[in-house]
Amino acid sequence: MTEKSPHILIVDDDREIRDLLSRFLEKHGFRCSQAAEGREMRRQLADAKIDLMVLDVMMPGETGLQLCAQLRAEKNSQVARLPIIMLTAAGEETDRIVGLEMGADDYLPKPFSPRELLARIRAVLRRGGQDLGPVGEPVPLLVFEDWRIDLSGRRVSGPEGEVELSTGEFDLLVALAERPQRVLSRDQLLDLTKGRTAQPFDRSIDVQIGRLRRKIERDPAQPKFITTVRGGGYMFTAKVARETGTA
Amino acid sequence: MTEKSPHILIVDDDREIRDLLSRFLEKHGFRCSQAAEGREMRRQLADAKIDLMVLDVMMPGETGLQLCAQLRAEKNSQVARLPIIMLTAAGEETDRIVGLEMGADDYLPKPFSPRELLARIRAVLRRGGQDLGPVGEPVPLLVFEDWRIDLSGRRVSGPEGEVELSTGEFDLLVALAERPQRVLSRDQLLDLTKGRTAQPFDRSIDVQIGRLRRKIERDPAQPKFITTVRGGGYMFTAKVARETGTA
DNA sequence: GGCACCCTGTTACAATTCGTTACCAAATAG
DNA sequence: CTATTTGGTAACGAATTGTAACAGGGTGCC
Repeated sequence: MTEKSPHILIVDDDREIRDLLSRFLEKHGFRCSQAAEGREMRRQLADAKIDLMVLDVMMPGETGLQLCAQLRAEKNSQVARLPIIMLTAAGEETDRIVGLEMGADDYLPKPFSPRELLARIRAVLRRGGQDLGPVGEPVPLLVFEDWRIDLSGRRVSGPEGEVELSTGEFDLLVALAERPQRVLSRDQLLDLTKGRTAQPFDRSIDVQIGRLRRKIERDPAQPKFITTVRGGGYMFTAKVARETGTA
Repeated sequence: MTEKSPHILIVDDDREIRDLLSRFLEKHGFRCSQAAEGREMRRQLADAKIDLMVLDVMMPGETGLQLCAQLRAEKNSQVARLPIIMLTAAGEETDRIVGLEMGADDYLPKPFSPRELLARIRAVLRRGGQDLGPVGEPVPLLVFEDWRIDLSGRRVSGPEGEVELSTGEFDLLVALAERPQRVLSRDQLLDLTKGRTAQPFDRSIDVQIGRLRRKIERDPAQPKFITTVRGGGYMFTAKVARETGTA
C-alpha cells in the first residue's frame, strides 16, 4: 500500500507547540504543515490538499472559533468538510461547546499529551470516509451501547427514542461519558459541570447522578452505566466511542 | 486514618535525586516509592498500585526510553496506561520527541525545579488518559475457572451468573486476581485497594476477605481461590488468564 | 407584575457499606 | 499438653450513598 500519508495542518500561534507537534506527528507517519494565524492558514489550505487541521482556539487576531466558523460556512467548497480538531484552554467547557457548535469534529483540552492528540487524529481520519453521504451535516457524537449523545445539538437518544435531559443532567452525562473507565470524584464532576468547587456538605452531584440514572438506566437501582465507587466518586463503565454521524 | 493519596514511583539511578524528589513530593501529599533500575521498577509496579511514574531517561543498563516503550507495549495490562513523566538531560530536544513518541505523557528537562515537576504531575494526574476507541473494542477481562471479571465494567460473574460485589470487595478481588500465585500481605492489599497503610491493629482486610469469600467461594470455610498464608497474608491460587472479550 | 412551570441545590432520613471490636477456633511454639 | 499467636467472623457503629420532599430562582406567558 503506497498510499500517501495524511497531510495535517497545525494552526497555533505558539511556535514551540507547532514544532513539537509537527515533528511528533511526522515521526508517526503524517505529513505536516504549519500556520501561525488565519492568513497563513488560508494560504496553506489553498496550496495543498490538507486532510485534517489541528486548530488552537486561543490566538491573537482571529480566534480558532472564528476561523472554524468561516471554513464551515463555505458551503460547496471542500474545506467546509475538512476535519478539524480544536485545542482549547484548560477547563473551558464553554469553548468545547462553542467549538463543537462551530463544527469542529473533536476537541482536546490543554494540557494534552501528544499521544492523545495522535489517537484523536487517527479516530477522526478513520471515520472520515463514512460521512460522505448526502445532505446531512456531520455531527460529533458520543456513542455507547444503544445510546447516542449529540454533543453539538445537546440531545440524547436511547433505545426507546429521545430522552429529555436538563442542562445539568446533560453536562454531567457528557463529563462522565467523555472519561469512561475513570473514577471521577464529586469535586472533579462539580468542576467539569459547573466550574465550581464543593461546599462542605455538598450533595448536589449525588442528587444529579440519581436524576440522571432514572432517565438513562434501565434499572436505576442496579446502574449499568454510571457506577458508584464508594469513597471515590462515580465512573462511567460503558465502552464509549466518538463518532461523527447525522443528527 | 491515612488519606488516600496518589502513589508515585520515582525511577532514577541517582539515589540523591530519588531521595530529594521523594521527600519533596511526600511533603506535598503524595506517597512515593523508588527504583534505581528496570528490575526494581517492575517489582514495584507489580507489588503496589502506582498512579504515576517519574522516569529518568539516562540510566545505566536499560534506559528510560526502553523501559517506557516496554511498558507501553504491554497490551491489555494496566501498566500500558500508566502515566509517565520523563526526565531528560538539558536541551536534548531529541529526547523530548523520542520520549513522547515512546508514549510518555509529559517530559521535563533537567535541571528542573521540584515545583515544576509537582505542577506537571498534578496536570497529568488531573488529565488522565481519555482516548476513546470504537464501541466494538474488546473489553479487558480476568478469567479464572468459571469466573470472569470485567475490569472496565466492574462486574463479576460466576457459574451461577452475575454476583453483586461492593466497591471494596471488587477492588480486593482484582488486586488478588491480578497477582495470582503470589502472597500479598495485608499491607500490600490495603495499599492496592484503599491506597492507605495499615493501622496498628487493622483487621479490615481480614473482614473484607471473609465477605468476599462468602460471595465467590463455593465453600467459604474451605476457600479454593483465596487461600490464607499464615503469618504472610493471602494468595489467589487459581490460574488466571487475561483476556479480552465482548461486553 | 403575576403566575405557572421547570430546574437545581438543600435537607432529612433510609439503606448500604465498611472498619472496629470482641470473642472463638485453629495453628504454632514451648 | 498448655500457652501464645494468628485468623475467622458476628455484631455494632460510623461513614457514605440513595432518594424523596421542599424551597428558591429563573423563564416564559398572559
